[in-house]
This record gives sequence, C-alpha cells and structure tokens, in this order.
Amino acid sequence: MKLGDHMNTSRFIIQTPAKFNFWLTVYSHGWCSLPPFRVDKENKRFSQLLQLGDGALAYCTLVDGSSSLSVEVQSAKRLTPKQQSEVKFKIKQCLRMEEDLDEFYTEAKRYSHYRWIPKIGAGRLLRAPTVFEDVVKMMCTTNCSWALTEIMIKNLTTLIGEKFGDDASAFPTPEALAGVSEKFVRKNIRAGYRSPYLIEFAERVASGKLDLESWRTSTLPTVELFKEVRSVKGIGEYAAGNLLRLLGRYDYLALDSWVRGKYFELHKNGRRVSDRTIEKHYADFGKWRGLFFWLEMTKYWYEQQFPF
DNA sequence: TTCCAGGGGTAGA
DNA sequence: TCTACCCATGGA
Repeated sequence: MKLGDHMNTSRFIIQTPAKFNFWLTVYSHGWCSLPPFRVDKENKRFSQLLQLGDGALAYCTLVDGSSSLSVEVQSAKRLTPKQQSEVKFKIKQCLRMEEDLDEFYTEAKRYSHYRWIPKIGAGRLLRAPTVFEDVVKMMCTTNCSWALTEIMIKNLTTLIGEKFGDDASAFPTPEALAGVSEKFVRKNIRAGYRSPYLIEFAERVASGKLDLESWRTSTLPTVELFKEVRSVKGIGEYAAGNLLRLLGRYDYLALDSWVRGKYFELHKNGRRVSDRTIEKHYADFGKWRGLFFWLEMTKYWYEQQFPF
C-alpha cells in the first residue's frame, strides 16, 4: 500500500510566530536527513511520520506559507480532534515554534558579525518529537561517519519501528527497542559497541525509571541537567552538549571533529588548536555561546540557502 | 591495509 | 582530573 492509498487525509493550518523561518529550522542541523523526517527539495515539502500517544501513526507533510504552515496528515483512520491537537503540538515542538529567542536576538545585535542571525531568523534547531528519539539519534552520531549514522537510524526505523504504508516507518518506541536482543542490534542495526548502551537506555525509559520527556520542561539549573543527561551510558560531553541545545539550553559548545575542523578553518587558517582555546573564544557569550558557536560554524550553509 | 569519522567507558595513576 | 586503552562499523 502506498502512502495516500486507502488512507484518511486531513488538512489544517498552523500559524507561525514572528521571525520564524521554516526552512532555516528544517536545515538547522543534520536531523532533517534522518528518518522518519524526510525532505523533498524539489517540491519544497518537509515530512515526518509521527506516532501519537495512543499508538496511531500520522504522516505529516508540511508546506511553508508566508506566516503559516499548511499541514496535510495521512492516517489509517480519521484523526479525532484530540489526535489532531496532538499532531499540531508535536509539529510545533519539533520546529521550536514556542521558543522565545528575543533575548538571543537582542544579544546578537550587539555584535556586527552576528547581526545576520536575527536578520534571517536563524537559531531554532530542529528536534525530534520525543526526547527519546533525540537521545538515540545523538548516540548514533558518536565516533562514526555521518553515513554510518544514517545507516543506523534507517535500520532502527525500518526494522524496529512500526510500518506505515510501503515506504515509511516510525521511529521505534522505547518498548520496541528494549524488546530486541543486543545481538540483533549489533548484527542488524549495525550499532556495534553502542548496542548495549542503546538497549540499556531504552529499558530505563520503557520501565519508567528515567523520565526523559520532563527534560524539555525541566527547571533544573543547566549544569544539573547536563549531569542528568550525561548519566545515560553512551552519552558523553559532545552528545550531552548537543542534546542540551535541543532542550533549549545553549551553554555548551558540544565539540566534535566536524565543528573543530570548521573552527580551525574559520579562525585559524586550518591550524589546529586545543578545545580550551575554542572554549575561551566563546566564553564571553554566556548562556548563548553554544548557539552562537553552532550558527557561526554553519553560516556558510545558510548563505547558500538564504543569501543575505 | 590503515586511518578516521559529528566519541565514550573504564581502569589506573 | 588526566591518560591510556579499548570499543564496532563503513568509507576513503
């Protein structure tokens, strides 16, 4: 069965906040190329397959409007008002629509080399519908090429996630991932030494011992939240720093081989310097330093997409 | 074949 | 806190 065949389709509009740039958010980092997200560049559509709280699957296709998004949802059964409201909520969460960046933009305007950020409305970083999905994906970015990350995430969705039509699969639930063997994860997901970490993490979430989703609304000081995120086996400093950015905390630079290389290229003519030197460079930017850093490292990308 | 990717855990000092 | 060593996988 192909998408669209024998399925219910509903359509609605989501009003976007001021200074919201849809495609900048979609392309804010690598997440948009990992399933169940999907980008259709040619037709300028961004899709995601959501699994709702009651287990129902909703394949959402988003099209950018001037001050709104038009959303088309395909589902096996007609969406109830409650389900439609959940779909809207999740889309807004993924695109960070509720996040107030006014303070960040005010700060950015103080620096001539960062004024492009508020000008084009950059700064919202795409995230998954659940913290669980963000953590699993982040674990699969560690110590491997991006190509291998894509392989692992594709395998996770197609082999453990619930299928929707012929060519879409949801991201696996904690229960589903906790329910497969380490041998399966090594052999079929190709997660290697990460396999026991992934299963242990999924078990903790599925059993309720780890209340992940509360991280998004946590009032803990960032240092404390960082410690909690770091307590997950398989999540080190790089992964935790990046996850914190997806939780709306920007105090960490989350250094990895890619951003280090970019920093050397942009600031040191390709010469390598220590992590401490990089951290010192951004120390004065306080709680926003992780966001300034990431946007500066990816500015060339925005320039290609959105000349300014 | 070796090296390195959007590193992290652990033991030992 | 720091260092050394080990850990799978795929692509160059």
